[in-house]
Amino acid sequence: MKTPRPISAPPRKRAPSKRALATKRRVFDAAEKVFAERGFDGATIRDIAAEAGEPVGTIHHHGGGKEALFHQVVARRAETLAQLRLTTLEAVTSQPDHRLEEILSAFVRPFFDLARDDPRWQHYARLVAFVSADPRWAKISETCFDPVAQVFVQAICERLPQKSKDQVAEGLVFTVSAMLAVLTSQHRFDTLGAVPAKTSSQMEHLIAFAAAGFQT
Amino acid sequence: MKTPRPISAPPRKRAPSKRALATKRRVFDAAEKVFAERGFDGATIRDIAAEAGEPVGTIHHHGGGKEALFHQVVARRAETLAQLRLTTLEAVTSQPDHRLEEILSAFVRPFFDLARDDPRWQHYARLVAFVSADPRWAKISETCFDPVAQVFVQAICERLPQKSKDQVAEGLVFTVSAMLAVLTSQHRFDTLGAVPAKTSSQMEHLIAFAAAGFQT
DNA sequence: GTCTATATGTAGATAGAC
DNA sequence: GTCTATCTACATATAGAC
Repeated sequence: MKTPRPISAPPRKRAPSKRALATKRRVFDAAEKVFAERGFDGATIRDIAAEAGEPVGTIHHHGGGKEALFHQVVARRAETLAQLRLTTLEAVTSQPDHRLEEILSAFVRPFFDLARDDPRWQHYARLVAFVSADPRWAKISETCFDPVAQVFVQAICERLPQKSKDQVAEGLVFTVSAMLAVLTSQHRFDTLGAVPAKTSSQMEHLIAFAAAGFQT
Repeated sequence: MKTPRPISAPPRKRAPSKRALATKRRVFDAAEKVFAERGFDGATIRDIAAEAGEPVGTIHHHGGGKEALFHQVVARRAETLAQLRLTTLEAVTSQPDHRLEEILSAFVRPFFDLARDDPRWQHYARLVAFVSADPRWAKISETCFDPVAQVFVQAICERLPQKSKDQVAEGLVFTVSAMLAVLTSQHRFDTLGAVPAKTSSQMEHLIAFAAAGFQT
C-alpha cells in the first residue's frame, strides 16, 4: 500500500537538480555510443566513463550497474521513435486510398530522419541492431519495439486483406532486417556495389523493394 | 627464397597425428558453438575449453589466441559454403531460360539445407550473422563471403539487364539480411506472427519476396 | 551527487612438466 | 601434443570521504 507523503515532510527522493540531470544525460549518451560501437560485452564501464568525462563511480550511480544501464539506454529513445511512427502511420491510414508504400514509409522513414542529422540517433540505430540480433535481449525488443510493430502488421493486413497475418509478420521481419542493415552496415553496400550509395536513396529503394515483396 | 626440404631431413613440422586432428576439430567445434551463442567478446577461452572437454592450454595451442581462433573458425566452413553456392548457381545459369528465383535460391538454399540437419551449421549461421553485422569483422566478410556475392551480383545483372549493378548489390544486401534473420532469429517471427512458422517455408517466402523486390 | 580508493573476481596468455 | 599452475591485467562493483 502506498502511503501519501505529507506536504511538510521531506520527500523520499528529491527532484534531481538541473546539474545532476545534465550529468545523467552525459552518462547515457556516452553509454549509448560505447554500447553501439562495441556491443554489450565489448563495452566497459571504464570506456563509458572516459567517453562521458566522468569518474567510474558516477556511471554506476546513474546507471545502476552495467546491465541496468544498457536496458535504460535502449528504452530511453524507444518511446520517441514509437510515437513518431504511430503519428506518421495515423496520417497515412486516415486517407481512404493510401498505398502500401506509405505504410512502410511510416515505419522506416522516421528512424532514417532522426538518424540523418543526429549522431546520437545513429548510435541508437546500431544499438537497436544489436538488440534485435541477439536472442539474449529478446525481452527488451518485446517491450520496446514489438507493440508498435504489431500495429503496423495490423495496418498492412487491412491494406492487403488477401494476406495472412503470418505472411505479413514475416515480411515485416524481412523489412526490419534490411532497414537495420541500411542504417548500420554501410560497409556491406560499399564493398558489393560499384559506387558508395547514399542512405536516403537506399531508404526509398528499400521501401519499393519491400512493397513489391509484400504484394507477391 | 624457399629452400626445398631434403627428403631425408626431419620436416620442420610433422604431419599432425589422427588424434591431434580430432582434438583440433573438437576445439574448433566448441569455439564455433560458444562464439555463436555469446559473440566474440561474450565468449571466453574457458567456456570453449569446458565445451570441448579440453584444458585451457589446448585451446591456445590449436587456436593461437582468441582472435586467431575466431578467424579460423569463421574461415573453416566458408569454402564449403562457397563451393556449394557456386555449383548450384552454375546448374541454374547453364539453362538459357532460368528464372531469377532460381538464382536467389542458389544463394540462399544451400545454407538452409546445411543448417537444417546439422547443429554445427546452425551455430555457423549465427556466427556469420555476428560477422556480417559488426564492422569490426568487415575484413573477414570481404575475404570469406564477398567474392561469391560478387558472382551472384553478376548473375543477377545478366538476368535483369535493365538494373544497374548498384541496384542489384543493394537488393542482395537486403536479401542477405533477411536470410540471416530467418536462419538465426526465429524468436523475432514467433513474437510477431500468430503461429510459429517453419524455417523451410520461410525460405521459400523469402525467395519470392526478394525476387519481387528485385524486379520492381 | 560526486569522486577516490579499493575489494573481488575473472579474463587471456604462457612456462614448463609430462 | 597435452595438461597444470601461474602471471598479469583489467573487469564490475562498492565503501566511504567530500
